[in-house]
Amino acid sequence: MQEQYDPASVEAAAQTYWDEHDTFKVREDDAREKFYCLSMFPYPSGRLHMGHVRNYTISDVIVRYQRMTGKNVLQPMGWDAFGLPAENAAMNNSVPPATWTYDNIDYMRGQLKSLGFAIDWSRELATCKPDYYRWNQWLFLRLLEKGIVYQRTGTVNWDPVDQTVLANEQVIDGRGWRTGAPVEKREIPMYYMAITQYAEELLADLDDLPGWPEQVRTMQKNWIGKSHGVRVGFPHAIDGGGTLWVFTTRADTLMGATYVAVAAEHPLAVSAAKDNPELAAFIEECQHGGTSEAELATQEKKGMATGLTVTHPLSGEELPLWVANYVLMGYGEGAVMAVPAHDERDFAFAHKYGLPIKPVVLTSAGNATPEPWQEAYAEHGMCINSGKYDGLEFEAAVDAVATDLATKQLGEKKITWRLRDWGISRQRYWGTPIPMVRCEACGDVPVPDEQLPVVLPEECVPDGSGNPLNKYDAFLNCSCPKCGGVARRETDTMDTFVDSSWYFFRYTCPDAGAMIDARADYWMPVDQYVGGIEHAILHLLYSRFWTKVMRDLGLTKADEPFHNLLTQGMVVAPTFFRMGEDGRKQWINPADVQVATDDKGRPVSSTLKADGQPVTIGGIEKMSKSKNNGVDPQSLIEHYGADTARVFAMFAAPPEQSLEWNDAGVEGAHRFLKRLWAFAAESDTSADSVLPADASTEVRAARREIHETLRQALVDFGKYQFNTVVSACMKLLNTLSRLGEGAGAAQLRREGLSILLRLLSPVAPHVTHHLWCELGYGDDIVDAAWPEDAAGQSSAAALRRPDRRARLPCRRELRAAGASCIRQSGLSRGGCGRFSSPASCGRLLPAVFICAVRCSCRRRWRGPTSAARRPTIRWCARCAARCKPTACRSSPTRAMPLRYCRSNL
RNA sequence: GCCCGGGUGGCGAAAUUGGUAGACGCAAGGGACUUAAAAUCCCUCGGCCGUGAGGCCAUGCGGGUUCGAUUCCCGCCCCGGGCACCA
Repeated sequence: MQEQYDPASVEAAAQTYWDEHDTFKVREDDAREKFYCLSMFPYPSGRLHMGHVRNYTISDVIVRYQRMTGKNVLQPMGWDAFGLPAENAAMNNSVPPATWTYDNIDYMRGQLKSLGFAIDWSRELATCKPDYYRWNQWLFLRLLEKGIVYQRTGTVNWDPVDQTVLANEQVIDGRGWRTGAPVEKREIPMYYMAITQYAEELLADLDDLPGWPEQVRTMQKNWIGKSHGVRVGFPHAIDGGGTLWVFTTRADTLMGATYVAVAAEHPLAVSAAKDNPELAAFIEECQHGGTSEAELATQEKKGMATGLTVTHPLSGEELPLWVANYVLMGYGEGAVMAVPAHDERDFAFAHKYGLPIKPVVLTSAGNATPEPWQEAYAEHGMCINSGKYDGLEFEAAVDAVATDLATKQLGEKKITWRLRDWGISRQRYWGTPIPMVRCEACGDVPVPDEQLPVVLPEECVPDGSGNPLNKYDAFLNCSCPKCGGVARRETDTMDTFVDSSWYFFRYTCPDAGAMIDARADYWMPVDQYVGGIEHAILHLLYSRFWTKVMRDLGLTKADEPFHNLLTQGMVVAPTFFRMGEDGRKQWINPADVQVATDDKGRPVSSTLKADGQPVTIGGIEKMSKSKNNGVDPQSLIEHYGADTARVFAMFAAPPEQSLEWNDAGVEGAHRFLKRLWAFAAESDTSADSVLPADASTEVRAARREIHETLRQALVDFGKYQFNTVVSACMKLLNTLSRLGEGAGAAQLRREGLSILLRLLSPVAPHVTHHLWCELGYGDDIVDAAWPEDAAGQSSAAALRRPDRRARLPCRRELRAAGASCIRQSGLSRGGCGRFSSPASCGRLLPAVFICAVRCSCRRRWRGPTSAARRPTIRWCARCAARCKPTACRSSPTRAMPLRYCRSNL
């Protein structure tokens, strides 16, 4: 065996071996448990970045771990190949987006292969290929038939100079990124997917996803945003009369309403502006600026009176009608009722424009007028100053108001959703063509199935002034499928989220003649999905929706696409800059900077390597092109090898946490692999791994240590906490290296190394593959049996926690022990005190535990007031929902008073 | 603005999520080997006080619950992710 660790040759040999043996090619096999591990597929942006390396290493470790536990494991890879960056690159380099994209895919595929991921490359797909996107088109047509796809107008950002639609990303401070022109809102016809038809199910099924992080489920819940409220009609005489509808979740405050506000696009606003130039100007002003929610929510709240009034449906009062920029046409009815006494925004708006503020109509905050504003005014309470509703609590009040409105035909209870239908039309070239044809005679006509796919020409080069398809006659001109007359193709393409909403289905049967076939039933749902937290809402929600749609079309049996979800943190790096002459920061790559440290290693100054002059140290930020702080993995892989890159990526931080890139740490990971190599090279391959009967005390102690470390590593593997797994491997090597030459040492080294290699193999597959064969442990470590600790525990068993209850003494034991402290305080049946009920806990503990104590939120008293009685535990309402049951523990510590210390009992 | 996270030594982090804070690694300092350097190996390494044994202070800040809080509760501050056309 070579004495020096040479990653390049070891890795090339291992990868060749895997290729030649088709090690990672998989097929459906009913005899074995399947495991489908999926990483979010990359956008082919040019080169891999550290985020990719981390993402794919995490899933690869999971893949190899699951495989060693005997499962039939699938890990595919593909390319999210449509999108805006290709068009931008095309504009800069005058290259068609297709050329740029395919070149990037080729380069990045090579990079992925050099990292040794256990990918079944025979399933590779790219969403920009017609044999993939034809099924986007096919499903679009099915949904059109079902009415889930429909057409209506939507608002977009319009650059008046370039005469083009801008993405939100292309709007900077309300201006177009290329032209600098103030952006305008524009209404254009678009296709929508009625995701709201699935809102109820998308919400309810979140509870069936225990393998998802709680935070992601919460975010989706809030995004879907189910709210119960009341639709209220305000009759008016405008334009010959009618009813203005608003939606409110606070119908209990209806009697406190003092004005009504509508969005600038609302028909009543438009109508009121007809002979009111000032109002027309205001509505025009509201058309400026971008469409993003963040921008709308942070802009100054402005409004203008229409001079018109509407009638309060219950009191008959005339209320002024206002136009306000904070009312959004897309939500609810595009109109709101305002209750300044009980809504902070209404309160501020009323103040600003001198609108009337009625006295409070709820008891939530005693005061008669809400001056100054306090948060308590927004809370629920009992109705006052509300005529017949006085004395009613929230729910009763809403019911009573809704009933009264219903009898007047001016309202009813209603559920609304924050979730909006998904607009999928994009006025862009590099995407899936929407399979529609516009005929003068027949209108918009769907392309018949047999004419699919509508192929996107790949030779266009966008120039920034709109979709080049509009100038491309070969694509545009066609005949109407209905009447055969002259027609024009739809040039809008689909949102790229459509592509990524079902690619995981296609991986299971990439060559299917239909959208998917029976193989999908074997593999789906995905057992483990791994990807960035930034996709927590949109991509994951659209994929869930799409899966349910496919299920309802009879294409799949899966209700949900992803069983378990791991959201990985971002990769961040320090930033360095100099102020340029134009006052802009010029970002300098960390690789070009020399950082000086003080005697404790703290950074004190930094200089540019090229000229030795100082540069300013910026913050630690997400690796990005704009801050020029990206670390290219390529040089790292070339210098240290893929295994080092993988070990460091796993060791530096737990998968879900953000990771700061630091080259010094890489050195440490590499050193570990070198030490492993050196240790293995010296080891005695003739020894067996069974400890002899006369093994020395030192060897026995080391063995215990090794198996304790192993047990912890098995637990951590089960939790996908790979940083501590690597740490355990380092500990194992430390223990083995320090082992002397006592009886049994050679045998323990043999055993320990076999454990270490197998534990490490998912993280560093190449070097462990080599050593495993070289040292004669077996043929192929990827299918080696997963190690078990001395007690014969597999990882699943190790995950089970010991029952703490068993360790606590019962009353009889306490009495038998006769500890004085127990006698002094007396004993009483009860819970251990904090949050567990006596029934579920049932432990017997010193009385001091169940004395009445104040809830930690200090709101109410909780717990029994007498230690002698069986306690009835009551919590304050706020805590009851939040507090999880906890058990008290006894453990001998020096600081613990005697009466709590088990060793004194 | 709204929703969701995070904050522990000089640095990345660990703590079996209520029971000895800082495992493992990096950086730094000291030493061994070497003509020298690199590599490798050994020792020290949160702060303050103390010769020492040891003591005190420390998990963003301020409170609270508890015998005991990095962990639970309340209120701040700061950082990050998402906000529907970046992917």
